[in-house]
Amino acid sequence: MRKVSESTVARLSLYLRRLEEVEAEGLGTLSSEALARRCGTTGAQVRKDLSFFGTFGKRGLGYSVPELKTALRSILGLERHWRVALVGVGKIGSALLGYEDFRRQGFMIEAVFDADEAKVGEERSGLVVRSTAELEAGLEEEGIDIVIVAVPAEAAQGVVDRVVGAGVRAILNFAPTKLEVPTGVAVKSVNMAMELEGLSYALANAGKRTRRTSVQRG
Amino acid sequence: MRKVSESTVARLSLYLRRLEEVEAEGLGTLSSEALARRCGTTGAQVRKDLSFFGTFGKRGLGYSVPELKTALRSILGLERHWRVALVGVGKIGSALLGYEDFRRQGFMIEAVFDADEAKVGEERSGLVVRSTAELEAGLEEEGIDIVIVAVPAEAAQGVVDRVVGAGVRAILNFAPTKLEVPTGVAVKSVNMAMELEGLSYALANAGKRTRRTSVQRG
DNA sequence: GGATGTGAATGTCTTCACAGCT
DNA sequence: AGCTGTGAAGACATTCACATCC
Repeated sequence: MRKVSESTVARLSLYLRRLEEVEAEGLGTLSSEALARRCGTTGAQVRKDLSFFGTFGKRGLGYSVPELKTALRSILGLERHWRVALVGVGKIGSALLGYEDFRRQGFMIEAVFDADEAKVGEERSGLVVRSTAELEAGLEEEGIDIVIVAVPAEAAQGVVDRVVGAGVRAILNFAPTKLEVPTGVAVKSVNMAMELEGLSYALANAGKRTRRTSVQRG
Repeated sequence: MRKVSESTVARLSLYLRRLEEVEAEGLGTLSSEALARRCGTTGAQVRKDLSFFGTFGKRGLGYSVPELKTALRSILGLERHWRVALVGVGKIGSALLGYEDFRRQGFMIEAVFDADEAKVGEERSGLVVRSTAELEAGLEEEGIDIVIVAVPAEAAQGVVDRVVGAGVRAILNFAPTKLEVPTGVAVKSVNMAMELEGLSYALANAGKRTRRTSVQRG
């Protein structure tokens, strides 16, 4: 397999979501141009993105919606369920726990940890909060694939080190800090403060700019 | 001013956050290389990023931490407060309301709207939830600069159209959907489902890949 | 005819490397 | 000597354009 950029993978995600809508609308087939229009990109981009993984369309016709959907789900590793643990049951962690979309997409939150002993033992969304003291043991017991880190910035790196030490190779980080991980561990960060600062920049520089910032990721 | 990429602006955000830590550690001066090390980038990248906005360092010495901090805050438009409204007080919206970091960074949530009349009139974090029926009026009254959209995907575009119609030019979107906005309106999207799918891809393709995905933005 | 798949061209971002200032 | 600021080179991503196939 050729090297594939992160932006390509992000777009595949988007294509899949749009395809599900298209299917609901009852369309059975779709051209790259039509899909692109729904995703804010170009037909050439769609075709190039897909070309990294194989050939999915029929010339003169376009793509079969169910076939392309299946292909994308397979590429993205969404044909199976992933076992997810949440570390940190504060404001954000709690919101994530209640976010049914994750489960619907096959990301099953199976364990919840918090350092605050007052929270340990409480039930949240059907799961008992466990102490971070038993983090490694819990991750192993539950066969966790992905850990969501929703702890304060100061605590994040420590949690990540332990999580990586326990063999987890995928982390979704909500703490506003840079995380060091060894090669072979995937980290994605969601940083709302940084996005807001991007908006602040756009507002502060409105009119001065050459290029307009109406770009987005999904 | 030259055109500046989104990734440069994102890094400026990161530099600023690290500088605040450096200042707390008592360092008065810092080389591009030292700052880069804390941000997971290179000295050349730091210097290039800054060069778009002026010249802030002293050759042979590096950057004055307080001076660079001030410069970055000014570039990012963080010297003033921004008035923010939240639309949608569901799981995510509520979590954002309680997220004190926004306020600390100068993003003041001044108004909250929800379409659910059952929630209208309730108090959340010191604000009374208003009906989306009075969205435009409320945005104008409060002089809102930035709107956070935390409504279901189906409702997002409708809200955005109204918000843009009311003159708002910066939107932070949490709905997992693509938003159409006219040129001149800045949109940033936070899409957790998409980030998770990026992790899924990394896990599903571990070992097959040429390039390791340990990249992050925050 | 119509739309894909893809090398080649273009555009954008990052890295290099060094002249020039302190 | 040390480190910045920056053109130039290199890597990477997107767009073009067309031969190819249904």
